[in-house]
Amino acid sequence: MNRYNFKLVEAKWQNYWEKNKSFKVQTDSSKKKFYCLEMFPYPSGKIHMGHVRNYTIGDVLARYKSLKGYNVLHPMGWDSFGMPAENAAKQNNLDPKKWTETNISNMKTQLKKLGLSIDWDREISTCNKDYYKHQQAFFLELFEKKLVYRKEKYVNWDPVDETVLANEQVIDGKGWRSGAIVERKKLNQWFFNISKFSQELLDGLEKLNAWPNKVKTMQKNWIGKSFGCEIDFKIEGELPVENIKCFTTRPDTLFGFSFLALSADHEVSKFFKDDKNFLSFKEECSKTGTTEEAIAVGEKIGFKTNLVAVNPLNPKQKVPVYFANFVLMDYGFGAVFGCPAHDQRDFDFAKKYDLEIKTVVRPMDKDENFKVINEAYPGPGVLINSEFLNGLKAPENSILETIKILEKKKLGKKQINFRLKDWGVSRQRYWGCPIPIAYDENGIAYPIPKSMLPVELPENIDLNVKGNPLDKQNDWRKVIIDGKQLIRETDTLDTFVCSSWYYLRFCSPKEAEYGFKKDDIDYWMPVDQYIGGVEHAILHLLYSRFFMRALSEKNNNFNILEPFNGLFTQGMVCHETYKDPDNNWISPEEIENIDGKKYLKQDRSKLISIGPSESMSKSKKNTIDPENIIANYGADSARLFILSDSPPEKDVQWSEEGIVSSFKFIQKLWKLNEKIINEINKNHNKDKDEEITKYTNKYLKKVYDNLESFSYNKIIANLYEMYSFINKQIEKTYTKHTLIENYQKILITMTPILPHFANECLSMIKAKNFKWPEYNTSMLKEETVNIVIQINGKKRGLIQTKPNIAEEKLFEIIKNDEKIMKYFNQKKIKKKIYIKDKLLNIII
RNA sequence: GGGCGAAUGGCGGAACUGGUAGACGCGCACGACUCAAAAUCGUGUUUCGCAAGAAGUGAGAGUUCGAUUCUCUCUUCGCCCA
Repeated sequence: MNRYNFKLVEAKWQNYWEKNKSFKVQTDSSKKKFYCLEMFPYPSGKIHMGHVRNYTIGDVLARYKSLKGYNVLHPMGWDSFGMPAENAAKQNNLDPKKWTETNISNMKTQLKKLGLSIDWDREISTCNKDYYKHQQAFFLELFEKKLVYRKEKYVNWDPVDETVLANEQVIDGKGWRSGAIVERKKLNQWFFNISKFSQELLDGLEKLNAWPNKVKTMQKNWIGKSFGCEIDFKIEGELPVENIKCFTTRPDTLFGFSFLALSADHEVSKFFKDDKNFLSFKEECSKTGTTEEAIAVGEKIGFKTNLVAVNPLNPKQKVPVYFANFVLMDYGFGAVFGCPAHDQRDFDFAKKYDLEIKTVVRPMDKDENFKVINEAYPGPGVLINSEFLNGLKAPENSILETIKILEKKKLGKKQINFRLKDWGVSRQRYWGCPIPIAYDENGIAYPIPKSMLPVELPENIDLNVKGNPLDKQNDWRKVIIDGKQLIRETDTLDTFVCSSWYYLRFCSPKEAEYGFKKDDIDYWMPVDQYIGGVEHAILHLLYSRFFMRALSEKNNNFNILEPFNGLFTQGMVCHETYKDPDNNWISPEEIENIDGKKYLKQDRSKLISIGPSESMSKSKKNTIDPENIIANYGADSARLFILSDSPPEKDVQWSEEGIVSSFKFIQKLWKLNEKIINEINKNHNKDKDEEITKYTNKYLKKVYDNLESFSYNKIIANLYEMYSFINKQIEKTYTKHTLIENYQKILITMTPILPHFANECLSMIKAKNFKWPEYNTSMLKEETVNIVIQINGKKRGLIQTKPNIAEEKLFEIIKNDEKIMKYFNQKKIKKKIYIKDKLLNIII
């Protein structure tokens, strides 16, 4: 008996697929299509287990759909612009382009070893000018549609990386990559007008039935639609300020008004631009950072003006106007009215500056004497101390009622506010897509004519400079357009722009004139199944959804609003963490098992302590290199194990035992294969034909159901069960034909998971041009059923009978069953519940 | 602080719309083969109990003939947002 040689077999099939271009597809409207897409990787240099999991899940689906007769588009590419290349290039004095290309080539080799059914002819890389040329054209298209604009804005500035950070790149007030304390800085930036589509992006979620609710909720929260009121406060004082507009979601608490707070950037601040105290206050504010989190956590500070604001519902009440660090110019109108009793930030502020705290909402279970003392009460209740608003239920009735009153008096109006802000796409970095814009001496922006695209990134330049290296490229910066000497924009585009449309490019990867061809898009889009990590649940997916809308706007040729019809978010790959006695992280490769305990390989006197299983990360040294795994156990073993232990949407724990047992299982399947081939060559009679055919049918149904519901872990369980059944039954007698037919069907179901192994076995039984085996419903009927007998809801017996037995008849059988009868104890039967073919519950 | 989700043997996890809890795998134990070991194969494995039996799906209640599944309260953990 030969051991299964995965190295030979896997190489054989990978060569075969490559030579025959087995996965090459073309637009063909006569065939039904399936677009299966996994999030494309950043070319860091090596694939990691997360990639193995992501692409295995996608490959199972792609291969399955293909067997089902679909024309399957399953492409792969590279998200190849971005900071790591620039940083690596700086450190090692390399060219980012070369670094990236080497990485891509390495990772491509690794991915091919996984046996993925990818159409490599469609490979794209976002840092190629063939790709970013079209992106620049899109930028100009959006520019024409007025969906791109430039404005000066405060940004999160990372002083170490010398770059602008998005809010989500600021963690605890520090840069996500550098860890430097983030500063505020005013810069001219390009923005995509995503907020124009806030409502549409929100409404669109409703129709995405094949998206996880979790992701939809996250997007909904991110868009953050809030309903409230715009109030125009009358201002009195010595400055020429008559009114200040505020947005609030709680106009009903207006009687609790005790101060008006403005952002330090509010236009009123212009009257204080020579006030030293104000300027030092403003400086303090800039240290707080712009994230909502920093503001919530940080100390609330204010600067009192000599203005007072009039309460629109109670003109006798006049309250001081402050500048405050917790008010952002981005939100509402950069002004909020303070109601300390019912908002914690306002409460903190009022305490600090000794302002009135007037309770205007009482909780349901408290009376009218309820008073806010130690902390704000933001919860629901009933309005009190609010004159004509008293007794209204807050917030349901009171908000609408207050808005009505304000509108009637022309003091305010109903308003909807979104949290979603426009997408700042400028990055002060070299390794990105150049923004196709140039400026004249007055700073007026001119689009680069389409005929002059692409604006190519200059190569072989000095990266070891502070700030953006492109700023130093004087020759490159100069450009003449229509005879005019202009200077190029040196910022590059956020890499999220590259990934916002790559799925379109896969449909027409070679198209030169435009980013894609209409025929291709009409056929392939939308993506039927998108698969990737949940970490992209908000930004990447929201930006892609925006990009589709932006391209579709004012475009008769193109009208796809939702790029991803189905979304699946897979869980992470985890591994136990190890530490030596000195508390250093130890990698799994440095460990040896002795008598069930783990020791350091190099020094066996050192016992290793085992920590919890956590997401694989270099810092905790709990990573496993897929390349080693494939070399030692084969791609099929890796695929089998990564699918077997957990449902794909949950985290999976990688373990040595796990991969070994997957490897062993493939060896067992190989032995079974040899046995079956032996049996096929014998002449048998048909004693057990029906049995094996029925079994196969049941198995096919299970696998089908599990494939359709992404329960890939259960398919592996089905496989194990199948193995033990067939292995036990194989020496019984079947006709040759029946055995081959059933075995072939079983092997086909294995091809999505174990493509090399299963195709090898199929070729050994000379199977050709096979399709996904459908099960036969009529063969699923059972000859006998087990009926549970319960007494008072407790299981007391199990009776095997023919299906469809009448209750009376079943009861006759029970009467002869002593084991069950002893529970009756002469008691009278009160009630019987009979569920056909399943259960009889007797109540006594 | 808010939102979403989860909790089942020693471990990862099954259980279709409420109907035999623990499929399948890992681990462990015992056995076979072997001079021995590895590999392989077989048997067993929720807990307590010799057994009959009883208890049992994070805790507590509720609905039901019957709850891992539905409802409420709580605890813990995870993710996201603040």
